[in-house]
Amino acid sequence: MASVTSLDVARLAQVSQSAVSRTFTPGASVSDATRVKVEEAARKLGYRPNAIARTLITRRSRIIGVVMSYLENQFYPVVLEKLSQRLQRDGYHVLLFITDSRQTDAVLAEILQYQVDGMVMASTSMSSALALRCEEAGIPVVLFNRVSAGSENTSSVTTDNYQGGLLVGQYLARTGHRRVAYIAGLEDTSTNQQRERGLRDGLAESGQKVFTRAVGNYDFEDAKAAARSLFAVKAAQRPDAVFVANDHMAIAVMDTLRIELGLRIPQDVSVVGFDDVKQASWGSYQLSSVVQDADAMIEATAGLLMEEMDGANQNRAVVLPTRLVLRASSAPRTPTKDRK
Amino acid sequence: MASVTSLDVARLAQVSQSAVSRTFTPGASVSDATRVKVEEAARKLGYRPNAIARTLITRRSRIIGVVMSYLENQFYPVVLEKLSQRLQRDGYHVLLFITDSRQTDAVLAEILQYQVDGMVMASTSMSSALALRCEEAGIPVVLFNRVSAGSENTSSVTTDNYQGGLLVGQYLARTGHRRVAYIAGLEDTSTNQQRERGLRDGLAESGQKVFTRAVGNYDFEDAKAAARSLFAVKAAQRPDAVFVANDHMAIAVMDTLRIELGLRIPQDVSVVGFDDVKQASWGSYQLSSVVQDADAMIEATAGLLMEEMDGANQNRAVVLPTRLVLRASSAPRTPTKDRK
DNA sequence: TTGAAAGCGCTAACAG
DNA sequence: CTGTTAGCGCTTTCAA
Repeated sequence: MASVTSLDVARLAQVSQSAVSRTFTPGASVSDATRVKVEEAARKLGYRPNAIARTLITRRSRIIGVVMSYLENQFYPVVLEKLSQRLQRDGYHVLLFITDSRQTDAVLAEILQYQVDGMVMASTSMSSALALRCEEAGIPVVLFNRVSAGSENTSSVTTDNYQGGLLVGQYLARTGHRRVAYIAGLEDTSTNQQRERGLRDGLAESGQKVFTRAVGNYDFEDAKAAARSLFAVKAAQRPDAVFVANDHMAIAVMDTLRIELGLRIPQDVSVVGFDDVKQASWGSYQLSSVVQDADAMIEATAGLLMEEMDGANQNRAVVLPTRLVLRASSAPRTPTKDRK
Repeated sequence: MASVTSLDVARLAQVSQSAVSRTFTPGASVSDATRVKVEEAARKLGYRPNAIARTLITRRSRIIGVVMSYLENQFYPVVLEKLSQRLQRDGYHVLLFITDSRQTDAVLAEILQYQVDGMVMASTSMSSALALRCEEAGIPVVLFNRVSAGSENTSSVTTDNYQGGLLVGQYLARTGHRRVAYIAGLEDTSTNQQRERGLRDGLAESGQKVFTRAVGNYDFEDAKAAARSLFAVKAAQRPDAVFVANDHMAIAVMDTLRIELGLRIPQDVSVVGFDDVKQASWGSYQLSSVVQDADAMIEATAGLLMEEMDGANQNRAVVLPTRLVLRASSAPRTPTKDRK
C-alpha cells in the first residue's frame, strides 16, 4: 500500500531524486555506480515509477484512446487484439471506449481528460464532428475503417471498399449471375456506401444493375429480416446471388436462406461477404469474401499515429488494396442459357 | 493545443482556482453565481479538467486494468464490451492489456505504473502469482472466470464449472449415450479441470466413465486435431457423444466431424459445448451448451471491484449457477435401432 | 555526471 | 460559500 516514491529510493540510495529519475529514463546520463545503487534501492523498496506523475510533467501519457462501437462482429475483436499488441510493442497502452452512437459526446470528453497521446476511432457510427474536435485539441486521430464525411483533414486507414465491391460485381456478372441482390450495412457509413457503389459499377460493366436491395444495418437480426424480404418470393423473382456488406451479416443470411427458406448455397443462390473474418472459412459456411487485411491496417494505423505524435501533421488517407477469396458459398451459374 | 488550465479559467471568471475545481467536482459546495461564471469561462476557453493531475492528488485514477489473453473465443469480446460499458457507467475506464502468458510480468509492471484503481484478470493463462503481487501493491483484483490456484485471498467470479460439467454428464447418460468423450481445454486451467471433473461425476452417477479423451487447449486447430484423433476409428470404437470444454472448440469439432469425417450430428454423435456463445445458436451449429451468464458475471465482477475499492477487503469467490441449453446438436440415443 | 530548485495541473485542508 | 496555501510524484533546467 505504501506508495514508494522516487524520493524514498533516493534517500536509501544516498543520491538525489534526479539520479533516480535518470536511471529510470532510458537515454539519460548516469554513472554505472549510481545506477547500481539506485536499482538496488528500488528493488529493495519495491519501487515502481508513477506513470501518472510522469505524464503530468512530460505531457505524454503514452496512452492511446481506442473507440469502438460493437464487438459482436468478429472483425473488431481481432483488430483490437492486434492493435493493442502493436501499440504495447512501442510502449503505448490502450484506453478502451465501447460506445454506441448516443454517448459519444460524453465519452469523448472523458477520453480527452485522460490526456491521451492519440486516438483510434473504429466506431462506424461515430459522427465525424467528434474527430474534428480532437484534432482541434491537438490530439492525433486516425480513423480506422472509415473516412471522415465532413472534411478531409483527419487521417484514415481503410480497405479499398470500392474496389472490393467492384471485384464482387465483376465476379458475379462474369460467373453468369443475372439477379444480384445487395444487403446493405448502415446506410450512412462510408464503408457501406463504397461497397455498394463498387458492386453497382462492377455489375454495370456487364450491363447489369443491382437486382434488389435490402438493409441489414450491419446487424445480425436485421440481416436475417433483409434476407427474408429479398428471398421469400417466387423463384423467378428470386436473386441468384447476394452480396452482403459484411461477413457478420452474411452468415446470418446464409443461415436464413438455408434453414428458413430451404435454399441451397451455392446451387440456388451464391453468397459473398466482406471482411473475411475467421468464421467465413468455417466449414459450415465457406463464405466467399472480400479480404480486409487486418494486419496491414493495424500497421498503417500505428504508423500514422506514431508519425503524427512525432509532430508530422500530414493528414493522409491510407487505402489498402484488397482481393476476393472464393469459397464454396458461390459458384458459376450453369452457362447453358447465359452468355459466357 | 493550448492546454487550458483551471487557473486560466479562474482568472477569466475572476474567482479562485478552487472555485473552478469545485464546480467540476460533483458534490462540492459552490454558489450558483460562481458556478455560472466558471462554466461560462470554461466554455469560452474550451477547458477540460486534466484527469491526470487530478489522479495525482486524489490518488484515484478511475482506471481499471483489464487483462485478457485472446479475443478469438467470442465469449471474451462480449465480456469486454459489457464490462467496459458497465464500468463506464460508474465513471471508470478500461486500460486494456492483451497478453499471452510470456509477457505477463512486463505487462503487469506497466499496468501498475498507471495507478489503476483495480484490475480484472480474464486471462486464462496468467499465473496466479501475478494476482498476488497486485494485492501486495494494494490494488483490488478480481479474477474473471478463473480461480487462484495458489491461495484463496483473491476475489473471483466464475460460473459453476463443476456443476456445468455435471449437468452434461447426467444429461448424456440419461439420454442413452454410452461412449462419452471429452475434449479438454488448457489442462492447467481451473475451468477445464472443474468441467471435466463434473462430467466424470455426472457420468459416474450412471456407472459410466469418460470413454475417451483428447486435448484441444481451447484452440480451434488443436480441437480439430483432437476430434480427428478421437473419431477417426472404426464405428464400434467411436464415441456416441462428445463434451467439448468450450463452444469455440466445439464448433471446430462439429465442422471436423461433419465435413472431414462425414458424421451426422446428432444422429451419429451428440456434441455439447460450454459458454453458450452467440455462435452456438447459429443455424448451422445449433450447439447444446452450458450457459455462462455473462451479464451476471460482469455485474458480480463490477460489484466486487467497487466494494474492494471502497476499502472492503473481503476476498470472496462468487460462483454463479448455470444451466444446460439443449439444441439440435444433441439428441437421445434410441436404444435399439440407432447404432450405425 | 550530479544535485537543488522549480514547477506540471490539480485538490484538500484550513481559515475567513 | 470562498480564497489561500501546500503539496501529489515526477522531470527538468541550471549550476556546480
